[in-house]
This record gives sequence, C-alpha cells and structure tokens, in this order.
Amino acid sequence: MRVTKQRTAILDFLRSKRQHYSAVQIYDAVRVSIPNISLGTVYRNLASLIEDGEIISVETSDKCVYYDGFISNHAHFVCSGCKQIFDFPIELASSEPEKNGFKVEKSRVVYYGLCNSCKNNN
Amino acid sequence: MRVTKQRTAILDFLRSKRQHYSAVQIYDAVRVSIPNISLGTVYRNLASLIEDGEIISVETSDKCVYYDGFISNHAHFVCSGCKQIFDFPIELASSEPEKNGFKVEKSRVVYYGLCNSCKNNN
DNA sequence: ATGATAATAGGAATTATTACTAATAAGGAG
DNA sequence: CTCCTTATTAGTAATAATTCCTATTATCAT
Repeated sequence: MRVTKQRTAILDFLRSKRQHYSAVQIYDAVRVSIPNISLGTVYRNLASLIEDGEIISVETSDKCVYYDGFISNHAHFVCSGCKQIFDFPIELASSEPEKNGFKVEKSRVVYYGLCNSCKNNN
Repeated sequence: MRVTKQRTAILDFLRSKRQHYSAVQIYDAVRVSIPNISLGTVYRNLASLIEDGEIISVETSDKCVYYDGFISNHAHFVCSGCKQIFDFPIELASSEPEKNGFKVEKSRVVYYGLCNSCKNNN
C-alpha cells in the first residue's frame, strides 16, 4: 500500500467534514485540488480506506453509497425531507448474532424519517 | 390500487420464503408462473408493496437491494462467506433520534461478518 | 539515483434501477 | 353479464452508480 496524494486528499476531505458524501461528491471536492483525478481512483481508494478501517460506508435507501470519515460507532438518521444524514449515538445491546456463534465484524443502524426541522415545517 | 396477478405473485413469493431476494431473483421466480412479466413491473410492485407496508427492503453493502416478506421488526446479518442474509431478533433500546424530536418511520439494523458455519469452515 | 511495481487517468463496460408509451385488464356502473 | 374508465403492464430505451481495462505515472525500497 502506497501513500498517494489522491488517497491522502480523499481521506483528508472526509475527516475534515462531519457530513456524509457520495463518491461523486467526494470526486468533485477533491478535484478542486487535484483537477485530473479520476472517478475510478476515488472508488478504488474509498474501497481500500474502508478495508483499512479508516472510513466507513453508509448504505441507505438511496441508490448510492455515502462515505463517512468519522469512524466511532454511531447510528445514522436519513431525513426523507431534507435528505440529510444525521449522526446519533448508538445503543445496541449485546449482539444477538454473537450469542449464536456468528462473528460480527461491523454493524450498521440506520433510521428513516423526518428530522426535527422538517417535521415542524411540514 | 388494483389487485393484479403480478402483484399477488410477487407478494405470495416473498411471503412463501423466509429468505431475502433481489428484484432480479424475484423476477426470475415469478417468471415461472407469469413468463412474460416485465422487470419494470417487479420494481414498481416492490415499491408499492413497501409503501403499503407489506414487505420491507434490506440495504446492504451489495449494490442491489434485497426484499423481505417477513415484516416484523428484526435485524439482518450478512455473511461475507456464503453471502446469505440471516434474521435476528432486534434489541434496540428507545430511539436516540426520537429523544431529539425526530420522527422515526422505520429503522434498520444490519450486521456484517461470518456466520457460524462459514466461521468454522474457514 | 534507479528499478520494480503499485497506483493513476481516462474511458469503456457493466449492472441496478427508472422512465416512457402503446396495449391490456381490473373492477365499478349499468 | 357487458361496457367503460383508467390503473397497470410489457417491452424497451434511458439513466446513474460502480467496476473494469490498459498504457502511463509516481512511490519507495534498495
């Protein structure tokens, strides 16, 4: 594994923001400093950063994946109004799969609904 | 909302199985009894069945969505070995988003790892 | 400094999903 | 039961996210 400026730029971008971005959004952001970076490079680095545990992916009902540079265990809330993704602390009790002898490598909790402000503006 | 044989076949199929299927898998299964059903029809009916609360969708790290005819609240475990999806009872404590005034419409818990048999055969 | 090779740029290919439209069929009114 | 309205479908084209391919570039161990 080599440290390239592309990989560094992607990781720095995700760590500098407390939001969640799609591959294309990351591509657009990183292109400001590396204009000819390729989208394939973004995808490849995102996959390897996930494998290395540097970032996490967020799968929602959207057809694209979001990436998150904040890796401590937390849940996501997807607002169907403003489409924003919010972080929340997690309160998962001891894992049922582990009780059954399964090996849990990671877990994801995603809530769907309306955030506070969208709920009131509706 | 009209009850068509296509919609009925899709719902019957999902309810008859305790597994999780992609749209294309459902398409292939339903095509046995309705040979000229269209994939678009499958997608449209899946979306409307979700809206009616008859089925649920399961988003995983895979690039496709899986559908589940068993709608009681439960968590999913995705095995990275055999790729199977397992059901587990859920133990989510009272929802953090709700404590903050968010309106939670649904929630999803997905575990990733190795199932019991893949863990041992590895 | 140099060489081996991992990673990249650029673009083509793949795949899941959605959109479009003429034809069909569900189901209520008569 | 028959007819009519219109929701739904089949078939196909379009879109969008992601992956694949290859010649070129750049990292880093020596």
